[in-house]
Amino acid sequence: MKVKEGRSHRKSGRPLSFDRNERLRKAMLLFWAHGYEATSLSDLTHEMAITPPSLYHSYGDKKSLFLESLELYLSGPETSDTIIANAETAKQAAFRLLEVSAIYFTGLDTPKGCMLATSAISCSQSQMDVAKVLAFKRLEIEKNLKMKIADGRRCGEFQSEVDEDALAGLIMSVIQGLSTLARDGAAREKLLRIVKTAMNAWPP
Amino acid sequence: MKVKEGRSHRKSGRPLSFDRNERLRKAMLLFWAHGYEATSLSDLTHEMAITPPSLYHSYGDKKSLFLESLELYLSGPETSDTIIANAETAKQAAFRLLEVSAIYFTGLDTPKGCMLATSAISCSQSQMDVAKVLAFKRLEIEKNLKMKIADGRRCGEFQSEVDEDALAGLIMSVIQGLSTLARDGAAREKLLRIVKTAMNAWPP
DNA sequence: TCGTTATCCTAGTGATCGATACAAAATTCT
DNA sequence: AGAATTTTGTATCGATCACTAGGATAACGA
Repeated sequence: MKVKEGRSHRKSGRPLSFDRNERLRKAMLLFWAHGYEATSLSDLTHEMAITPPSLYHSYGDKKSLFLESLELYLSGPETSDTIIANAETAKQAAFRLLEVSAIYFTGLDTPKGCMLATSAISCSQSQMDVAKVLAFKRLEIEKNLKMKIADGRRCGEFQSEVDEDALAGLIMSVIQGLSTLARDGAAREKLLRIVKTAMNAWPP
Repeated sequence: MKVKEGRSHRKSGRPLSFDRNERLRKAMLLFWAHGYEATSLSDLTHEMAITPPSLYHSYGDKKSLFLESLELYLSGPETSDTIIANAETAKQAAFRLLEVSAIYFTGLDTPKGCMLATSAISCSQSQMDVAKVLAFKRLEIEKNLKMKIADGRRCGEFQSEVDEDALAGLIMSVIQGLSTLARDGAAREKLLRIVKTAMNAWPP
């Protein structure tokens, strides 16, 4: 049985002259730095060192290239899903999410901040569908964290009553906020101190 | 002695056919909803119901119209400066900042979220100067809050040692995060519960 | 070697971007 | 009234936007 690899059937014909994944990463870095709408095709083709027809043939249009870049970003060094799933307690899940965010948002050879938070937080009416995709991804993370907190509550993780909704929302808020602070130039060390301070809000 | 009123010297000539401040507010609402770059001149002239030459004559170019809209936004129902200055304690200042944000970001007849946080968080290289203005305004608020915390520490507001930098950064992070949650559809009541939860991180 | 298939680059498409030249219209000053 | 001043709408500017038609080029299988 043949298995499709990406978009290319690769039965015969002229082979791709570039590494598709490597150039996708370059696109991701541009979208990460400047957002969806502010990154032009001319920016992309210049940075990826391919011509517009090659880009369209290999990745589809600008929107699908962005969405694929987003998947690459979200697969990151660690996904939020695995962080939450592997954590022993809800508190550990929250702490790890914050910690990994603080580190991921202040990488030395990547743009500052969070691509999921910044790349289409405001956009024109015509591109609202892209913004909705990002919003959905954010809400999914929040939902997962909320369920982890509910699990923890059932397992006796908390001494007192807990507002799962507000607690998950707070962690998400801090994550989004860390992204902006990172954009504004805050150092990784500062973000990690903020994370530590934020965890003081966690109920006993 | 004559005093200039805005941009118009009003000595003679044809008078303005529209209310400059009222139309400025319409521009602000557009920038608030869609951000600086994603709001086009055609969007602006259509919503403000004036022609491009009138816009340029009354407000200057797009950038200066945005900056004036931003000032109108920041003057809001209450400025962060007055909130911080009028608070009796640093803790009250932080709580009020969060509370006012939660309410301001979920207005019924305004766009969701924070214009300062969303209108140019990611932009093209050519418009980076506008993004810098917003970053500067955000950092100013953080600086003011940090000084308020330092004042509180000197006045014996805290029982233990306090990381002013991290504490001010945390409050700012939550504010920026609330903006994104509001954009994603969170209700005001939820944001207020998040605020309450966040304040649990405040040191005794 | 030759046909098939796939990718390559050149050179554009129409649409929209922010911004303006120009002169008619509307007001005040003399 | 007539000159001076300011705002008006029409009609457009060059630049850039996302995108693509069309043919040359380079690999494959037979």
